[in-house]
Amino acid sequence: MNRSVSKKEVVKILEEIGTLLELKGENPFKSRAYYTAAHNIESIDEDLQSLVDGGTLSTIKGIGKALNQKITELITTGHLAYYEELKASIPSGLIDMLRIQGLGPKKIGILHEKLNIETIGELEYACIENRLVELPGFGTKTQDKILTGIEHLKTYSQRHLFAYVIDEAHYVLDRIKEHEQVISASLAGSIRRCNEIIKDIDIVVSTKSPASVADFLTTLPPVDSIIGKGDTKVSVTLESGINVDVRMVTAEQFPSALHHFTGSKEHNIAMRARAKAMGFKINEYGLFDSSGIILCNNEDEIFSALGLAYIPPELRENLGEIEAAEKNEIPRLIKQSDIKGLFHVHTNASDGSNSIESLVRAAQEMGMDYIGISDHSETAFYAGGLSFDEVKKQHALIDRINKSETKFRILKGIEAEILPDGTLDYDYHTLRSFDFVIAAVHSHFKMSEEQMTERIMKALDNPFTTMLAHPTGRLLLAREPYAVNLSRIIDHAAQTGTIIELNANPHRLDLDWRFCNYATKRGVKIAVNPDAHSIEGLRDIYFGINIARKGWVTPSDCINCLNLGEIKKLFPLSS
DNA sequence: GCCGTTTTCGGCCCGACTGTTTTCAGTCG
Repeated sequence: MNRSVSKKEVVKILEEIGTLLELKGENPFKSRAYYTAAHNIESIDEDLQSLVDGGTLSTIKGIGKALNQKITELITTGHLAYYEELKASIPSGLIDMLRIQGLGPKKIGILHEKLNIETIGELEYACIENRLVELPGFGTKTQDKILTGIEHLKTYSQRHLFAYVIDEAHYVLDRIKEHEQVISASLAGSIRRCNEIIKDIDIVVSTKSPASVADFLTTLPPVDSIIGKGDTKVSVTLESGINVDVRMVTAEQFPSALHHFTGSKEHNIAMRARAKAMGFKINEYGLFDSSGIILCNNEDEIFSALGLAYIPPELRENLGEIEAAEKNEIPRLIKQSDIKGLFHVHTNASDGSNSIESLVRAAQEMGMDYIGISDHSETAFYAGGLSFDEVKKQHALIDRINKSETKFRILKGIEAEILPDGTLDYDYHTLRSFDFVIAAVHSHFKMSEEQMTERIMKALDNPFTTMLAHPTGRLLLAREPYAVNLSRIIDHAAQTGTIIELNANPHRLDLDWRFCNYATKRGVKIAVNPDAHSIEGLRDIYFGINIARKGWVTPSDCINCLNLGEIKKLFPLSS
């Protein structure tokens, strides 16, 4: 019985094979080959099935004979014997142990071999019984560190939403900048790249006195404990449970260190390979040729020395940015000041907490030219969805306010439910009374991928549907996306001319940035929508813009960058 | 396991920190 295997599943299985090989103590380059292949597959647009059918799988970089055969087996049969055998040969608890800080595959291997430990629980017990200290390569400190690591794992999930970390990151950064021995300092790592999920806060500092900066940092008020402290690196845990890694370098090293610690890892590997091919060497201390260091005053000059245009941090994922920079084709990414209006705003008529009037004032203060109000529709009874009469009432109110505004405009919208059969939950006459309709899935999440995809595609076929809300329904760190074939949805949206929302709520950030480029390349327009339920929520647009930038979105891809006149053409206004 | 404008074999990014050792292996980013 064959089962269709998605690209995402293939990527996950290849990554897991890489991890399992590490635990087995295999050649590390072999496991890396699996990671590389997974990453490269993730970044291609093509459908794996068609590559298998066409026999062109090996055109993907990093896929040779063996991986070609394995992926083909996985795609055609739905199973991979090699993976099943590998998985069966290693207790799953060993994989969990990799999450313990300071514990890697080698030590886990020893623990399994010598003490027969197979789960984190057994490991914790063995630590308490003091049984680790005698193992080769282990000692009291390692045992303590593992115990602390287990404790830490229990307390904190180790993953944080960008939105929950960014303010604290800036707080720590600002305190560091105030230190008199600090020349310059910047955020780095995934937080500088604006990833939606952050593991820790990376900061790079240039100073003539690393020791005094290190001492200062470890005594900062939000610091709870010190993980490590050396000449160039300090790691601490804040009271909130977030780890902060601070790297200290000289002023000359700062640009290279900033680039290096901003990553991503994949971007750095590709940059090093490029440098090497051009006869340079690049590391966190600088750019070097055979005669020594080449001084660079900033990241711009590093890229320039390697024949590249500047690459914004958000794009540094080795997903084509280096190739684009080589051809001077890095797009002019969208930014906060390009945004002229906001859609997807809830009022106190449904589940929002503010009135239309106060939301309008807040939007005006943000410099917006228009706001698209969209409360929940009738079927969303849990959220106070609007009946037809309530819709009429709201529209009368909007007309009244619009009359008194000369330069600002409220658009009449609705977040309409996509029912399980793909229809929207208002009749023709109600739907036609809106300027725009955001179609959304809020129920029956457990459908099969095929059914959910058909359901959403049918909603896109509805002539009144102007936008598709949060395409996967995911809640970051809380709820998995529902099963849906996003490529098909995007392809279909390209045909129907439907706008796709990039929901800017920091818990959603859905459309995922990894699909933005796929959508815009097909001409699908993106709406960065705050999905605000309060005045405060309007500012979530900031998180959406970050993610849009990661997804290579330019002002011309995004309808929020249209001025009021252009919006009137896009949505012929009902009044 | 992949790859090739020095290579079809021998590389594969590389440096800091820690804790174990007594010169280095494991882990991390």
